[in-house]
Amino acid sequence: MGRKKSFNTDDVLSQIGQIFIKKGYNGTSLDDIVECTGLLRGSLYATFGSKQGMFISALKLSLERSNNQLKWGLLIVAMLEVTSRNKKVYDIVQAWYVEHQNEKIAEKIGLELLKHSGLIE
Amino acid sequence: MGRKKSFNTDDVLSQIGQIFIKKGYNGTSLDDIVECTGLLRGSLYATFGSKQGMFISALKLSLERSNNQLKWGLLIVAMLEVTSRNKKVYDIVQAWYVEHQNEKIAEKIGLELLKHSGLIE
DNA sequence: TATTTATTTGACTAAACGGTCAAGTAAATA
DNA sequence: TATTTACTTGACCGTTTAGTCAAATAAATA
Repeated sequence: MGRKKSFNTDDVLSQIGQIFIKKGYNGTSLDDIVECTGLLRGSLYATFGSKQGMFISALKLSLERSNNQLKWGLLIVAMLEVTSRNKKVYDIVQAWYVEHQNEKIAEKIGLELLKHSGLIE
Repeated sequence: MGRKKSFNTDDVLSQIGQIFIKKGYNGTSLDDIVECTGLLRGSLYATFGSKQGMFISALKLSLERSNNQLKWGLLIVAMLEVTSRNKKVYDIVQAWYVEHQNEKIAEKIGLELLKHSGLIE
């Protein structure tokens, strides 16, 4: 009952993830998110609660889906800007790290950051 | 001739570098820099010109000095938040990268980001 | 069809943002 | 000592920030 959502949450989270990767967590404004999703602030806050909620939802989805493009981008943004200030994000990233510790994870992270910076590829 | 600076520029840049590492580039406000250096906005702007100027000066000094603690922290902040929006910073980081390409630099960067995030050490 | 319930809309807010500048102060020169 | 020059001070500015909310709208139920 009640009105139906006019958007697909997963598609929106993909757009939100992309803008967080492009501009960083603190570098992304609500206006940026409004612009890239086409939704208005009220809908975004009704769905995700806060900017941190938007980041957490995008990060979780990218890890569940193993969407590599979003996953690596959001992980390095989280590690640099969010992890140290948000326990929930720290726990998510830590759980992921524990699960992937055995692989050459440090080198992979470094390569992703080099890509992100535009220094390689 | 004229009044002398009341502070040591290199010491101040070390303090500025530390706050940029702790809070990230976009996460660091001018008030943060005022607080951590003990200087006022006017002195900071008279010396460094802009927030970007403060970051560039701190980054350059850390690379010249090979101050590892600052160097790695500022490099990863630069790569994630600044490089893609500031040509000057991109060029500085690129010059550093070209010079260190032969070492296992990706792994080193990854380890530094893992440290920064609090996941290791 | 009337009622209920959930979503959408966008104007609004208080706080924080990067940056400016005229006035005040101190050091060096003449 | 008087003058010049550079640095310091902090109030101030317009803009942007994350977040709110009452009214409007649409879908489902009764």
